[in-house]
This record gives sequence, C-alpha cells and structure tokens, in this order.
Amino acid sequence: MNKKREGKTTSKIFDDHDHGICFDDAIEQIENYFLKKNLQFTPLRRKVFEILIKDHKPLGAYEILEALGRDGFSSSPPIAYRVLDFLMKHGFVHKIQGLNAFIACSNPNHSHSPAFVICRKCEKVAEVDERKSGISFASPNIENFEVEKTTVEMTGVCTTCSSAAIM
Amino acid sequence: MNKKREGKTTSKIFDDHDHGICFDDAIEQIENYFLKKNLQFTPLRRKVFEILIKDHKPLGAYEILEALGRDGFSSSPPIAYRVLDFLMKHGFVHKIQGLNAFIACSNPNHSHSPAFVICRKCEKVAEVDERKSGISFASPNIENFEVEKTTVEMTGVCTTCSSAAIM
DNA sequence: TCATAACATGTTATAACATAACACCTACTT
DNA sequence: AAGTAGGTGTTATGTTATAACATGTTATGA
Repeated sequence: MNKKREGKTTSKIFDDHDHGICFDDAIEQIENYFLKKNLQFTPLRRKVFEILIKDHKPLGAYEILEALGRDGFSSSPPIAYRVLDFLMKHGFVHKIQGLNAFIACSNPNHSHSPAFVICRKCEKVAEVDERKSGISFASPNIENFEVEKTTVEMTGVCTTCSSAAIM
Repeated sequence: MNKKREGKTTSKIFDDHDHGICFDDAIEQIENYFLKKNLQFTPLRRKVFEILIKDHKPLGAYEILEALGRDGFSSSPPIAYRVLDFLMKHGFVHKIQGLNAFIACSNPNHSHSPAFVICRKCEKVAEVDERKSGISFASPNIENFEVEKTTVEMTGVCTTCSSAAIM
C-alpha cells in the first residue's frame, strides 16, 4: 500500500503520519464524545470506525461490509449504511461524494463542512484545513439562503503520481 | 412547479429569470461552441441539453431517459450517460453530486469548477458565481497538488421554503 | 470509389450503490 | 408487566452507472 517511500518527493498534503498515534487518538476522541453525549459506542460502531481509520482512505460501503463479514459481523447493506449515517451525523465519518466512499474524519473539531483533496490516480484523500490549505470560504450565508452543509472536493493528481507516471 | 409566486419574499439566488431568453441564449451559445470546435451538435445531444435547460433544475439520468423516450429517442441508460459525459466534458452540463443529478450550465464562461447552492426542501439549485456570492476560493494549487476540478455544493434551505413551512 | 478510421448511437446484461419494511432483542421506564 | 426507544438482523427491492459488443454514419485519403 505504501510503495513509494524511498527518496521521491511527496506531496505535503498527503504526508504520512504516525498511524499508531492517529488511531489511538481517534478512538479515544470518539469514545469520549460518545460518553459525554450518552451515546452507545457499540462493538459494531467501533468496528466500522476502526475499519475506516485503519485504512485511512475512503472505502465504499460494500468494502466496509466485506471487512465486517471477515470480522464476524453481519454484512448486509443496511448494517453499513446505518452505522455510517450515525457516525456521519456526529462528524466522525465523511462521505466523499466523488467516489461514493466514506472516510474517517481526521479533524479534531469534527467540522461538518470539511474540504477534501482527492488524487484521481491513487485515490488517496486528504482532509484539508481551510487555513493551512489556502482555501477560503467566505460567509456561509448567501443572500437569504441558510447553508447547513458544504461539500468541497478537489480532484487532481498528487505529486507522487504525477512524477511517477507517464500521465 | 412554481406555486409560490404571490408576494412572498424570495431568495435572490433563486430568482426567476426569463426562461425564453435563457433558453435561446444557451442554445445559441452551445451551437456556436460546437461549430467553433468542430463538434457535432447531434439531435440527441441537442435534445438532452434542451431537456436540461428547459427544466432548469437538476434531473437524474433516468428522468432524462424518460424524457428522451417520450420524444422518440432511445432510452437505455448508456444513451443518457454518454451524452451527459460529453456535455460535461465541454462544460455545458454539471453533475450535482449530492443529488446524483445533472443540470445545464448557466454560466456563460463554462467554468469547470462551479459552485452550487441546493435547497434540500424544494431541490432547487442555483449555480453561483464566486464573485457575486461572496464565496471565494484561493489558488487552486495546494502544496504540490494539481487541482483539476473542484466540486462545491452548499446544501441548506432557501428563504421560500424556510418561510413557507413549519420546518 | 472504396477502404478505413473516427465518431455516434443502439442494445443487452450486469455491476455498484442505497433504502424500505419488517422482525427481534435488549435496556430502561412507568 | 407493559410500553418505549434504540440497536441490530434479514429479505427484498430500488436506484444509479458501466461494460461489452453491434450497428450506423461521416470524413479522409489512397
């Protein structure tokens, strides 16, 4: 999965991080959140979240179902969609519309209007912070329209892919 | 379809316009473009574009297929998807990811990275101009990542809907 | 003019994504 | 105990999209 670690320039935005820390942090965060809000962090919900945070890339609902099946859970479609809806509602999972796929949230504030950068070659996805990325959205209020949710997805090619291939 | 035209405040962004002018303009524009680029504006392509620009709201591929069928065209799925892909490639149609639907472009410069405002109640969609709307995207270049296409969709409730209903 | 290449459309079948509807179980409440 | 709410399981089906191949049409050039 991480074939290109030797020497090549890598895009900052897709930089690796310590999966161990990332994973543990994320689990702790979600546990605290559920505790505080008096929500059930059931084995199924935990497993779905773990599957997503482990892979750290967007997974289709049916991929998640396969993983669930391998781990002894039921794997009929509603199982995945229900849990995903629930986790999305609380900001721990986001849907990447352009890929019909789901990704664990990597943002500690659980924005409900994240922005994503998607490499159309390796399908890696990065959740970007407004500030850091240089992207900026003006007020979410557009002339009498109340914006509840903003979907922002930037598709292109990451440096690793563009430098590695003949295009 | 346009039940609320009497007196209520309407959201500027969804303001009505002269469909006749809009339609004619759009057809003329696309004709000119195809001519200039030496592309074929075939009856099928024309019809699909007309269906979209007439309705002036996002239509699902299968809705377009029904309309095609009613007008004597073939209505098997690939027909619609192929034409839609073609029209999208040239910027005359956009896909609204959040609705799995397609809409004719209302922007004369055929941006390939438009922004949309979507009312989740009436499902009206407006294509907004960066400048006018107060939305702004910074450079499409994010640290070594070449952005090719940006999807921006803002979902919420328009004034007409929020003032009309009990929510 | 006929071969051919490129493009456009037609058709069948199927893949991929998502939800409706109902059943059952558990935990908590009154 | 009966009632309610939340969570999961299951079957069936609905919706969206594409693969693969067949046929037609137009432009080009030998």
